[in-house]
Amino acid sequence: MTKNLVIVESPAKAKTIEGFLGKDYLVKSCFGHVMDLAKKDLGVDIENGFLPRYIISPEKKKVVTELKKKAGEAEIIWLASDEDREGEAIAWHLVTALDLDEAKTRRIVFHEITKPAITEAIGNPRKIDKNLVDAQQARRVLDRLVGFELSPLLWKKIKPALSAGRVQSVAVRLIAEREEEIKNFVPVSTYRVQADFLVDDGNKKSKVTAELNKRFSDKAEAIAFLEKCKSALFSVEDIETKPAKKSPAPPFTTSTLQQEASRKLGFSVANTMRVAQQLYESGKITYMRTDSVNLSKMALAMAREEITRTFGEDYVKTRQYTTKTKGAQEAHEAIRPTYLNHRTIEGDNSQKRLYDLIWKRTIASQMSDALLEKTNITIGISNTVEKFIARGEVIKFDGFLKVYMESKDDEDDESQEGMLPQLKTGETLIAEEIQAQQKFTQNPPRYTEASLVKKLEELGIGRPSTYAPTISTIQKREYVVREDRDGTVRKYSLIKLKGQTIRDEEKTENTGFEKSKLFPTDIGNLVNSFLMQYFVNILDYNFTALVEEEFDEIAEGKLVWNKMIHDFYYPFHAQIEETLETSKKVSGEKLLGKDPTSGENLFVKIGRYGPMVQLGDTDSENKPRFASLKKGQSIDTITLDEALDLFKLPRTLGEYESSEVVVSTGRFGPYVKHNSVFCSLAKTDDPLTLIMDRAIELILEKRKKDSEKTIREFPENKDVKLLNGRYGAYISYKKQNYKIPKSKDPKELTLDDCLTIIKETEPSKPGRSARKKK
DNA sequence: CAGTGAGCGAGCTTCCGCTTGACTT
Repeated sequence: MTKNLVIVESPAKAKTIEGFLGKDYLVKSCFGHVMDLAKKDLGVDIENGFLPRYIISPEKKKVVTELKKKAGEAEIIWLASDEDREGEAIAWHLVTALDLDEAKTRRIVFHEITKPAITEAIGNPRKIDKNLVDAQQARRVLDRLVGFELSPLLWKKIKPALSAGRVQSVAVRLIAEREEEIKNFVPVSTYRVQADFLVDDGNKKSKVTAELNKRFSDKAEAIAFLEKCKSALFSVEDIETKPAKKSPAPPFTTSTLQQEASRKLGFSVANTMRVAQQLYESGKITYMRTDSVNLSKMALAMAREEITRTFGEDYVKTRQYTTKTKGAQEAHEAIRPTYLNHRTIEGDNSQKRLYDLIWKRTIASQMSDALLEKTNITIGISNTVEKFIARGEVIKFDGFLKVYMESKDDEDDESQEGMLPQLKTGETLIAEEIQAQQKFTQNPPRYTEASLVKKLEELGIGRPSTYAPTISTIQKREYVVREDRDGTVRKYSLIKLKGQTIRDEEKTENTGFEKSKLFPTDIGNLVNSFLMQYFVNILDYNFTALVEEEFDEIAEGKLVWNKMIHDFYYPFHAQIEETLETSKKVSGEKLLGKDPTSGENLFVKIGRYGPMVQLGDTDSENKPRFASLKKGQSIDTITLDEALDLFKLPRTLGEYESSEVVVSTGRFGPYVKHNSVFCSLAKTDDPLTLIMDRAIELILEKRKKDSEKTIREFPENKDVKLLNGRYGAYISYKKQNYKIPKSKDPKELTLDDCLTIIKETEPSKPGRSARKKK
């Protein structure tokens, strides 16, 4: 029996701490929240002062039972969940769930996982801060009320299984609005003039590229300028040199790690978090879900030592960074290597690369500034007031740049700063070539997963633990897709002056090419415009910030939590009721045109199963025909011809083995049907052009797959089948599936064995896409 | 992931935030 039970949130943390505390302490993990609002109905008793109905989360029952047992055996229980709103609530829930005796319970907090920090925490226990818990309850209940009242409204007004919430709906709004901006963006072109000057300092020739300090709005002006240059003299008017410095970026938080791993390594947000979790669990980095840029004293000392050893004293500059992020709770350190003297690690390629990034960023954050010298050379033109400017930048001391440089989202590839040759004021220069290039303004950039996280963080929306799940939710709901898009070819003019001749060339460039960007879908746009029309207050970019202020007041004891919820809920609920009554069901229906053969109207809209086309009016005598849009098509951009093509299905290809082969498209995409067997088409197949040979190929493939699927059939009872599934063998019986006990070898099972299993075990739950029929 | 293969129907879906496993057909 152990005297002390310490409960922390994460098992990896528990392991580390146990080492510090010695024999009298047993350290266990509760794996985050152990209680939550009941999922049935609202989980909140509105009439009764918004009393939350908490239950032990089903997946935590085992953990709770285990902890309860250990708590019963311990003299003192130390609740060491994180020091933030959620952590305080976890401690409070543990008291309830484990039925803890207050006299035996202590609440402790620490910010670093070091022996002194933990010893100090043990020496300074406190009570659970009920105000902080109330702030969490307000947060939780508000999110539940918003989510569970808005979502059903969408089911009624748009289509089933949609969702809305304080965080996800704003994320979708950002993407939908950005797309709208891009759609409305009209590029404007100007002419940028650059000159290459020849410099001859006696022993070597070099070139200086300078840009004119003015852009011309049209081609005629640009040509007129080049005409002037023909007879102009160029001379150095001014040389300005000034020192500059660059400072390193702060150590990683969850959000900045996701951004840099996306820019530098091309990782998706989810991938970054998966790999970071692996590094954390193997003790290589500190906790990966954090909003803090703080480094522990121990880490600072390790960094100083490592930098001195590797780069020398001059490269050391100890820095403490402060968090500017809205709503940061700073319960953890920044993300850093556990041991800064471990330059590399064992692991797979992703782990190595992410670790390397974290190591460099952490070390760089503790290194000296880079010292630069910036030079601007102004070159005058004898017959006009415009000037050419040449810019140079020389690194005098590299400092942190030796290790790491943060990337930007919008890399401007135009900057060509480097060393400039030695020049003297008054010196005349020869222009080798002057060119005016037509440049177009850029539309605002589409979001990547990581830049969306950055934006959400700036708005104070979402938390480190939810950025990745939020991104995946809005994609799972099909509000947003992440994909590549081809660019378009655009013409531009390039006018060159060389010697005394001006040549006007027409060139082409590729523009608008996108890689792994987020685009709104038809459904995303429809849901967003519906919510913007009726719930602009919830979609307001400041909504979270406003309620967070109130949560803070609750935490300070200045506001009662259910009063705050009361004041929010009633107007919000009235809004729901009103929208329910006044708004029509929306489908985004739009008349695309008429079918030239039948003359019937052709509509596009969002149906129960997503975007679709409809041929014929709904209330006409003949029933209208329907077809789903193909992947990648949008009701926004589909043409009449493309829409008409969709009605060319089903197509009968001919006969194979004396049965019809039909190709069509259904709920799960295009398929080939033969003898009532369905085979999905490959991504590269097009149902409109599919030929018989390929269809037969698909049918045979499917047969092969099916034969591998069946382990065994029983001629005496055709209902019972032994099949091979995703998770191994299982029994299929009358459309129900049954697990095979681990103790049994599936190949050895007899029909009787199977029937026994069927009788004795519950059928496994059907997957989420299984539907009832009839 | 596999399986599925509409078109009123019956009954389901849903939030955000804290943590990792799971033996799921």
